[in-house]
Amino acid sequence: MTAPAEALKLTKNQTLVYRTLKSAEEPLSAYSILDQLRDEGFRAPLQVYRALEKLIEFGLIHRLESINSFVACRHPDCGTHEMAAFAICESCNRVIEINDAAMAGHLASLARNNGFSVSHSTIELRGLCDACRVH
Amino acid sequence: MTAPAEALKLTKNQTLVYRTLKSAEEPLSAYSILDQLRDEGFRAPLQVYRALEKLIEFGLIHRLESINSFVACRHPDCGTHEMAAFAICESCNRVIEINDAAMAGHLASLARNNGFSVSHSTIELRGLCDACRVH
DNA sequence: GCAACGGATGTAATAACATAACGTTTTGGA
DNA sequence: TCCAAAACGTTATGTTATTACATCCGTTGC
Repeated sequence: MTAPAEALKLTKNQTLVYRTLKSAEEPLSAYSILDQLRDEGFRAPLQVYRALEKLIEFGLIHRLESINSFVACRHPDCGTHEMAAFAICESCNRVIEINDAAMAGHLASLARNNGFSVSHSTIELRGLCDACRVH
Repeated sequence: MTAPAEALKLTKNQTLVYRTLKSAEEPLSAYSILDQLRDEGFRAPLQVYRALEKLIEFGLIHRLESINSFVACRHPDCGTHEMAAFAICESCNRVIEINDAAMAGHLASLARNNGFSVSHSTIELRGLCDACRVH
C-alpha cells in the first residue's frame, strides 16, 4: 500500500492529479484540481475523485478533512502515514506535515485506554506559521 | 465563551438545536438536524447552521470535520475544548470524547517546534469501540 | 488469437454540505 | 422611547461528493 512513487505504475489520470498536487504550494480542493486539468481532458469531478482515492490508498497524498482539500505527502516512502499531523497556516495556506512517533504512540494508547481501537486518524492544527505570524 | 449551559441564555433556535444534539446517540449532520426540527418550524439550512455556529462558540457542541457532523460536548463546562480528541466508532457511530492535557501539551509543543502557533485543533480517530469490536 | 474478466475511464445526473444576500423582527441597553 | 446589535426568515446559490450506467483497455487463461 505504501510505496515509493516510482515503484508504482500510476494510470494517466492518477499521474496528472498527483503531479498537480506535487507542484502546488498549498492544498487543493478536488474541484480546483479539476479546473487545472481541463486542458488535459478532464471534464467531471469523478475523474478527480477516483484518482484521489487511489493516490491516498497508495500513500502518496493526504486528505485534509478540515479544509476539504488534498496535499502530496512529503515523505511518501516513510511508511508511517497512519498518524501524521498537519499544521495548516490560515494565512498562507501552506501545510507542515508532522510525523512524530511519540505523539502517535501517546494518542494510540490514549484511545486504547478509552476502549477504542484506531484504524485511521485525522490530526489537523489550524493557526499561523512563523513566517505569517511575523508579518 | 465557555460556560455552563444553564448560565447561557440560548435563543429559541439554539435551544432546539442543542436539545436535539444532546438527546442524540450519535453525531448528527446539519441537514438531519433540520429534518428533525421541521415540526418546530425550521425550513432552511441556515437556521441550523446559525445555531450551530453559536453553540460551538459557546463551547456547548463540537464539529466533527471528518464526518461533517456535530455532537454535544460531554464536558461543556470544563473549559479545555481547544484540544479535545474524538474517537468515532465506524460501526455504531458513537463518539468518545477524550480530553487529555498531556496529549494537548505534547501536540502543542510539537507544533511550536515546527514553527507553528496553533489556534484550533481537529483530532479525530476512526476505528471501533470495544462493544463493536467484540461482535 | 481471442474470449473473459477486472480495473480504469467517460458522462450525466443528483445528493449532501454550506454560505451569500436581503429584508424583517426581536432584544437589550442608553 | 429610541437606537443598535443580534437573531431570524427566506430565497437563491455555491461547493463538495457520490450514484448509476455505459464503455474502454490491458491481462490472463484457453
